Order: sequence, then C-alpha cells, then structure tokens
Amino acid sequence: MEQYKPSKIEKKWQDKWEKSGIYKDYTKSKKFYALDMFPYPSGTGLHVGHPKGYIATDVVSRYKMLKGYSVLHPMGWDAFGLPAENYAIENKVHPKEAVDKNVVVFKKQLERMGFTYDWDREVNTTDPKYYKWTQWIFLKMFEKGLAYESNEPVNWCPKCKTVLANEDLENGLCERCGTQVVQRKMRQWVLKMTDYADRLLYDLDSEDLDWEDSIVQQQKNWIGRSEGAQFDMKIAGSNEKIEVYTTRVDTSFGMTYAIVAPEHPLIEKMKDKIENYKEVEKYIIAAQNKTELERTELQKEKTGVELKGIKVINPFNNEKISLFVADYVLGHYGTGAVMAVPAHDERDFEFAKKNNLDIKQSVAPSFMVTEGKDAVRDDKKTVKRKTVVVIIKHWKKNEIFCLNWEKFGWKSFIIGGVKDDESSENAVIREVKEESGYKDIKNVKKIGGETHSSFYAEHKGENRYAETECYVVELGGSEHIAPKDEDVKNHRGEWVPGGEVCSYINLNVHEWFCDIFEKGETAFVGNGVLINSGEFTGITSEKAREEMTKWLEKNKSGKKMVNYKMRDWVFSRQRYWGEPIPIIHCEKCGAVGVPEKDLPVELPEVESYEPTGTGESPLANIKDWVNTKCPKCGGPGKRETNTMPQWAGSSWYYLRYIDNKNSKSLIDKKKEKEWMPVDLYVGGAEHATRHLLYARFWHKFLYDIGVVSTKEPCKRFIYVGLIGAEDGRKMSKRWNNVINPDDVIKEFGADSLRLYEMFMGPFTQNIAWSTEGVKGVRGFLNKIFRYLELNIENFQKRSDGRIEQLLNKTIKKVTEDIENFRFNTSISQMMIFLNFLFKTQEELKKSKSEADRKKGEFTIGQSFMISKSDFEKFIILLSPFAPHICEEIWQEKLKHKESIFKEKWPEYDKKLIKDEEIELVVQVNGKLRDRIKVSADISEDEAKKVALESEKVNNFVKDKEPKKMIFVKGKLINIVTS
RNA sequence: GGGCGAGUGGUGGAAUCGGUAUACACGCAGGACUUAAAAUUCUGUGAAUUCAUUUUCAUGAGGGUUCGAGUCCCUCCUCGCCCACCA
Repeated sequence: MEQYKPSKIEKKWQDKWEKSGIYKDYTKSKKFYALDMFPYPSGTGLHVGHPKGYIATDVVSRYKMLKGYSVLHPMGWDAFGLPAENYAIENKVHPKEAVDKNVVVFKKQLERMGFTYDWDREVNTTDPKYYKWTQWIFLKMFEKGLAYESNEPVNWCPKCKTVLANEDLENGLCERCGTQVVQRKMRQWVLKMTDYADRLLYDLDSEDLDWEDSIVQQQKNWIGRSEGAQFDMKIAGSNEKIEVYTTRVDTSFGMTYAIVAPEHPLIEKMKDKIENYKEVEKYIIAAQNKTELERTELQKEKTGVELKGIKVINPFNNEKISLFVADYVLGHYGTGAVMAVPAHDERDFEFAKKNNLDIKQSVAPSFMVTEGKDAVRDDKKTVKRKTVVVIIKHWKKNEIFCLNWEKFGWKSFIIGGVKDDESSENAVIREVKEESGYKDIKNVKKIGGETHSSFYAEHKGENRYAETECYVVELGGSEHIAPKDEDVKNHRGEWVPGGEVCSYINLNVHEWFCDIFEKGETAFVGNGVLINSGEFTGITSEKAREEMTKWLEKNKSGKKMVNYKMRDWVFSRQRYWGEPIPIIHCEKCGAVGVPEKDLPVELPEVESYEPTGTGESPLANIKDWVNTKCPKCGGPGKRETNTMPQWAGSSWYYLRYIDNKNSKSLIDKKKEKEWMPVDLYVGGAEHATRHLLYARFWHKFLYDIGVVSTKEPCKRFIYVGLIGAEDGRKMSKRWNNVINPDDVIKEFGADSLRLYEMFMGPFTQNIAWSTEGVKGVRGFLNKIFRYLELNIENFQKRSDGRIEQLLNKTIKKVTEDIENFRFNTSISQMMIFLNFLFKTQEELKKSKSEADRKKGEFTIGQSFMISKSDFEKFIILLSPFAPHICEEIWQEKLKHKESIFKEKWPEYDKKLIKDEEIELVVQVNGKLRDRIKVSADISEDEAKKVALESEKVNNFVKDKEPKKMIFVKGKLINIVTS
C-alpha cells in the first residue's frame, strides 16, 4: 500500500502554490486582513513556539479564502534593534549583513510550513524605502508639536548605553540585559502619547475593538487614568506655594503634613528658609543615588526628612502643617507633591507611625452593600437563591455585625428599612415580603441591640436616613421572582433590588476602627462618611469629592484634575542600528525638521557601531554626515544623532503591507480604505502594553492627519499561548531543550506540525511541547490516507445516513470552532468523524463475511460507506489545517484538475443535524439511573411513562411516590422522590 | 499590595446555556502481524467493589443555592501572567 510521505508531497505543493500565486486572489468582493506580528530575524532561527500564531492565522486565512474572501496575509521583518547591532559589534560585520542573512533563513523556515504569505508585499523596517515613512510620521508629529525635546531625567541602561522608555523596563531593570537602570538627565526626543491617553483608553471599549479582556485590562491599567483634585497649599509667611494632587480630596481634613518629592523645585527655591538644609540636601543626594530596586523592593521602609522652618497651609481649615521631603513620593507623577493623610492612606500611615506624626480621622467607615451578582435580574430568568436581609441597628453593637459580616458566609444582602413606629421583627418580615416579592422567609436572627438606629442610604443622588432595627433575615426555600423595574421605581429608596442602586449603611463603626487606629493597626482607606470635616461632615466620600472640589474651584485654590500613570514615550536611543531622527539642529532656528523631499535620512556607514555612552549615538562621530545646512536659514546645522527605538517601525507596518511599493505616499488612500482595519491580529501577549499601545497611538495620529480612515488599527486581537519545552521549562538555548521546526517537519511533515500545534490545547494557553503528541496527529493523517487507499473504489452515490449526519455535525463544529479560535476541538471533531468511517468499514466487513458464511449474495449497497462528494467535503474541512496532504488527495487521488483552493467551504444541512432518536437520560433525584432510546421529540407525558416503566429506575423509585418530575426536552427526565 | 486568569484521569485536554463528567489525543497494559524489533493494527484503560451484573466515590479544600453543580454564590488553599510607593 502506498504510504503517506510528507517530505515529497509538501515541497511539491509549496512550489506549485507559490508559482501559481493561487492564494493571491484579491478580486473578491469581501475582504479579510489577517496579520501576524512580524518577527525579529535573530541569528538563532525559529523554534517551534514561534509559528504557533502564524499557523492559526494561516488556518483562518485559508478558511476565509474557501469562504470566498480576498485574504491579505502578509509577512515582513522587524529588523532594527539591539541584537543585530550587538552581533555586528562582536563580529565586526554590518548589521545589515547579519539581518539579510537571517531573513533568508527565517523565510525558508516559514516557507516550509506552507503558509499563504504574499511575499510580494514583504516589508523590512530597515529598508530606507520603508523607514522613509517612519521618519515621515515622526516629522508630522514634530510639526504638530507631538514630538518634543526634553531634559527630564530618564531611564538609562549603563550596559546597553542607551535611554529606555518606561515600557522597556522590567522591575526597574533593563528588559533586554537585566542591568539596573539609572535615572539620568539627558536631552532626548519624546512623543506626547499622553495627549492621546483618553482616546487610547476610551476606544478600548468601542465597537471598533474586539480584543480579549485581559489585554484590554492591561492597557487600561497601564494608561492608569485617575481623576482627582489638584490644589494649592500656601507656604506660611511666603508667596510660594506647592501644588498637590490627590484622588481623595474627601480626606483633606485628615491631613497632618505634606510631602514633596526629592526633585521638587520648591526645595531649591526655599533653600534659605530651610533650617536643616544640609540634612535635606544629604537626603536628596542619597535618594538620587538609590536604584529603582532600592526604592521599591529592598527599601520597603519609608524615609524622609522634615523641611524645618517651613509650614504649609491646608486650604480647607487653614491649619499650618509640616512639610517633608520623602522619596516615596514620585517626582514625575502628578505634581510631585502630595498631602499626607495617615488615617486614610497606608503609605502615609506607615510614614506617620515611624516618625510619630499625628493621625487624624476624617472619614468614618461605612459599608457598601450591593446585591449578589446572581440576583441581578435577567429578563428571561427567575432568580433562584437564598437571600439574607440585613437591617442594621444599634451602632454600639455593630462590632459583632462587622466582625461576622464575612464569616457568616452570606452571599448577598438586601437592605430594608422599617418605619419608625413599627420596629419589630414582624414588621421587617412583612415589609420584606411586601416590597420584594420574596416569599418563604424563615430563620430570623436578631443581631442588633435595643437603642436607636441609623440607617443611611444614598438613593438616586439623595441621602436618606431612616430609623431602623437590626435584623438578619434569611430568605429562601423556594423560587422567587426578582423585582421588576416598576417595583424599583415605586420603592421608597431604601430598597435596592436587582443590584441597580448601591446603598450605604452608615454603621457608625468608626469607633471600632478608631480602636484599631489607637492600637496602631491600620489605616482606613475605603469610602465612608465624613467626620470632623467642618461643613462637609456627614456626607459620603463620593459626594464629598464633588463638593470639596467645587469648593476649591470657588475659592480659586484648586480644580478637578486627571492624571495618568502612562508617560510620554521616550523616543530616542543612543545607538546605531535604528532609524535616524530626521531633525537638523541650527543655532539660529533651533530644531528643524528635514524637508520631506530629503527623506529618507539614510543611516550612514560608520567604522564602529560601539555605543559611545556619552549620550550621543555612534553617528556623532561621522562629522561629514552630522555637519549640514539648516533647511530653514541655510546656515550651518548639525544632524540629530539619536536614533529611534525598536518599536518605531512596528508601530505602523500593517499599513505598509497594503501598499508596500508606493514611493509617493505612505499608503494609497483607496487601498487603505479597501483593506483597513486589520480583521485579525495574532501575537504575543507580552506586547499588550508596548507595541499594541504604540501602534494604536500612531494609528490615531495618522487618523487625525487624514492618512487612515479608521480610528483603530485592528478589530480583533488574539494572543498566542506560549509553547514550553518538553521538560516543563522555557524553551531556551541555555537549557538545550529547543525544538527546531525544521527537524519536526523533516520527521513528521509540516502538516503534522501545523495540526499538532493547533490540537495541543486552547490557543491562548501556555502548553509544553510533546513529540509524542505530534506522532498522534501524524497517525490521524496516515489514517486518512489509508482509508482512501482502501475505499477509493467503494465510494457510494449517497453516504450511509449516519455518516451523512455526522459529517454535517462536523461541518458545523469545525466552522464555528475556527471562527472562535477553538482549533483543538475542531480537530478532535474531525478525528471523531474519521474514527466513525473506520467503524462503519468494520461493520461492512462483518456483514460481508456473514453473507459469505451464509453463501448469500452481498452487495455493498448504500450502507456503511461514504459518498465521494461527502468525503471531499471532509477533505476541504481539513485543508486549512493540513493543506499539503489535502491538496495531494484532492488532485492526485480524487483526480481534480484544479486546486482545492478553488473549492467552496461546505455548508451544513440543518435538517440533517437533528437526531431522530435520542437516549433519554433518566435520573432519580438527580442521579443517572438509566438511558432509554426514544424518539427525539418525545413529549413529557410519554417520557414519564417510559421512565417509570424502566426496571432500573424502579429499583430506585421503589414504592415511593414521585413528588415531581423535571423534564428537559430532548435530553433528560429527573424523577424526584424526596 | 493591586488587576486578570486557572486548578478535571498517569499526561495534554473536552464538557461554551446549570442537565449523561473525563470527548479527542498521548501514555500504559494485553492481543495480532514479525525470526525479532520498529512501524501498523485490534481491545482495555478515573478510583474502589464484584467472576460478572452492579453499586459507591471522584472535577484543589470546605460550605451554600438547586430536582440536578466541573459550571452559580461564599470562604480558604495552590499555581500562572501582568502591574506595582501612581497619592
């Protein structure tokens, strides 16, 4: 029998596809843009983990082609950056040479996997024809004031000898070499990404973006928007002031001191007035010399020095308080100065404790109570659960309540108020019944004391107090209907059904918390109700933030303020191998952009790529290149010698694929409209806060200047789960556990590699490689070949009914699974289908031999076998995953003249998917007791009858009378006896 | 410390709506083929119990809701990723 030999077959088809350009059909009416993160062509080549994402996009691309789409599926090289440069330094070759060499290797490796890349569209970020446009974008940003020069301290990696962006750090270490980064003041180019912060944040929730939650969340956290207030604090006896930023202006009355960061300009300004300036100066110098690591990890203890002789004034109560310098306040965030409220901020609390500073409470804890998630009414459903009603009373006893709040294990609470004159258990229960529609209230526990009660609720912007008693009431035992919207409206405000309104109960427990303060245990950082806060006393934290900010505005001493954790993008590197920044410095005109007609500013040849470490890149040594004319005034000018970071080229590459040969513009408008946005983008999750953020930023800028027509670059992004080594470690040269895809392809074939990587588990999950697993999928491919060899003469006109049905189910499942990136289950479904073909074949053999034994006539007829057209459908389903073997079968075995690419993706027949007969599951008290074959549309009555007739069932029901029966149509019946 | 996610056989995993837990695959065991091995193929394979039918127990631990829970709720434990003095 002919064996399936991947090595011969695969090469043959790869060549034919490439030659015919069959997948480059861009004439269809529907488009699909599938994008991979282009690789950095390193010297080590690919390992099996790299292509996982590429395989997935290729599967989807081929699937979309069969579905009648024009599919854009390009590939290119992100080749600027340190590794190539370091290699160049070591080996004294031009980085370009190393890159070119590596690209050849990478391309060959990718080609062996049978990807449908359109290599005519290949881009390379180091190609002057490409980086001309990277520079062009920079120039446009420069023109719009989004690229600016700055002298702020930046992260400097002493080993890489370059500045790094915030995004390039890992725990304060250089992400590339692990060296401790130091802060260094340097002139550098910065992109004003913070101007786009709000749009970058809000568009994450827009319809243009369908990304995985975790990635969206990561970006949100990275952007780190916070809303608060900024206000002035006057320095007593001086005209100077500091500005502080806080998100908790509601705690202002608890302020007992203020702090400035070591780099705050006030210190220099007030030098003369600071009595202990020497001590302060010493502290500042020490702080500057601290590494990031010391500031965070090692140096957990908060340090600081008081600026003696200086007092600042709390604008809310005109109190004079001390000012400190402490390095737990960051100079670059907010205003570099904060108010300190030890009672309500853990860091301030810690610092205050250490330095014996005052602690003053201004917010009393209160508890937010909302309904449990499961109680949120769903229009279709009855909410079924046990509910606890808590009504709070006496504040001196509520310590018990607070302590036990969580320990009781109640899952949710409804707050109810009782009318003043009706404080009794019965009143509570009656009211609960009436107002909520809940029935079967039981298990009433009184947890309150005897005195007055204080029930506090914020409802639709209004604060209400009610006198209440304190009870715990357990609701449940049977189904109840969640309240309707009308009911909510009718409520007095105390009720919060459906989780639609948040309520506060002022438990007046601050005394209890005060105890803790006195014991020195904790700060209360939650929201609550203001105490000791002058005119603001008694309102909630939320309300207080609004009101107190308004107060500041009215008194012209502060305003509402928004801050971001995200900082502007430090955009210059002091290295050779990057795009030159197209700027000329002129003594007269300052920084002048290189005129568009002179782009690209090509990287000049240098003798040494070695970084200088002086804050200039090696380009600074090429005097001929550096010295030029100012484009504005014609006078002497010097070229900018810094280069762009590695992330520049990749921030817009997806656009260039669409029109990669255009020398007149970055992209042709018509073509851009035709293809954008990217429909599917697959790549590593580690790019969530860097590349994906940068690309969105640049894209939005390009949108603003009219280059692109979409607000977001890509519609759907899915991250790839990593492939670990077989030993459970990371695949790495260091552990000598790297699996090279070339070896796998050589032994098992590209189809097996593709199929295995898609089969190994959920796509986004990290999973270890298993060579045994590859053998498994190869067996599957072999079996298809074998089945065909055995049965190619036996195809019937129409398939066995069971095969037909299973095939239609398979079409449905595979189609849906590809759309949803559940490749593993679509492959297992195809395995199930093939297994069934073998099973029917066994049945066929059996009947044959039986016929032989009886010496009867035997014809295959229409049973047991599959029709040619149905088998072909199966092959088409498999072809996106294992294109080579499918093309081989299609053209060589099934004798089609045209490629399988020309086929249409099969549709399933809804009628055929329905089962006529099912196995009715019969449960007794929820336990499986029997399965009975019945017609699929069996009625409830019939099902009951059949179920009760079953002997097995009767063993369990015995003489007990069934209390009720639960029937799920087409699935099961549950007999309840107890 | 904060955010997100996960925990199911010996292993990777399936069960997407609260309805038959362990699909599919690997591994393992036994049989066939072979001088032999590999390859291939067939059968079995959660645990306990039983000759067997069977029954009981099992989805990190413990509780809860439900006729019914891997799935929902609460508490706890473990692991992974991201961020981390952001006021």
